[in-house]
Amino acid sequence: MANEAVFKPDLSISACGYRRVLEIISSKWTVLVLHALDDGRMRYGEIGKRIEGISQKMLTQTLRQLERDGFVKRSVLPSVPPTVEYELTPLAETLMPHIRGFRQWTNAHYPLVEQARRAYDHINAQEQD
Amino acid sequence: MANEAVFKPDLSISACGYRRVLEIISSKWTVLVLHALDDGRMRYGEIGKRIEGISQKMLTQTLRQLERDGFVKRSVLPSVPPTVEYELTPLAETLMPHIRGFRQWTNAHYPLVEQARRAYDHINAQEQD
DNA sequence: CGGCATCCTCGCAGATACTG
DNA sequence: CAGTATCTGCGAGGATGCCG
Repeated sequence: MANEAVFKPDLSISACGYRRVLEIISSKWTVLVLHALDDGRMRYGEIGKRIEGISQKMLTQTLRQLERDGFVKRSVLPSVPPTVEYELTPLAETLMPHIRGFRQWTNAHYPLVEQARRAYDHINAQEQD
Repeated sequence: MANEAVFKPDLSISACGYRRVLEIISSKWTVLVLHALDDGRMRYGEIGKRIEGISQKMLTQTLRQLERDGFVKRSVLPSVPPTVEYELTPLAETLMPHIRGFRQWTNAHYPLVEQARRAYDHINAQEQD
């Protein structure tokens, strides 16, 4: 073990917290749920309808994780049948500008990504011969 | 207008390109590789050293994907032993401000996330009784 | 309605070994 | 040095069924 001393693995990259936060947004559904809730407090079912293809399990799981990490507040209204509403916390609001910015970047630049991909695949296909 | 209906999975969320881009950054290693290359053009091994815990396989795979999507440029210098250098493309440079901003957010707010998590776990543990 | 429990599977990712 | 190739596991995530 220990061949570490000489080469620093760049602490700023391997840094603890950052990796953890990356894991949070890496969950594939988290960012989509955040976007949904960005439109305001809403019910469980409403979130599900807004995110095409998400299963109940993943929606619940994602919401739990977001709640645990302090991004989402869950409110149960004592009614029958039960009404459960979710909303972003102030902490999440501080993150949302970055999330929104990311989506704006996508809208502006995604065509270039597709283009690059086609070019890459094209070249790669030729090498196949 | 076409106030369409039953299926309204919120086009802005289910929208095509955005999901694809989310998948890109969801790969867990991609963002870390982008950060590494943000320090400038560097060799394969250098990137690996900067990202603690990444395997050769995943590093190669991540770099290939980034190259395919137009975020990274790969240059092979005709030397023995082979020298391969990677660098961010102009397209990636337009994305980096968002990536950096995200890391800054983490530095500023991660303690709150940890705090929320502890609070959540604490309450949850009590309910266990 | 808004979950949780269970089962199952498919593919990501790690470990290891080999190569130009 | 900068990769490929192969095997394997394990866990994310889908499907289904039940409950307050």
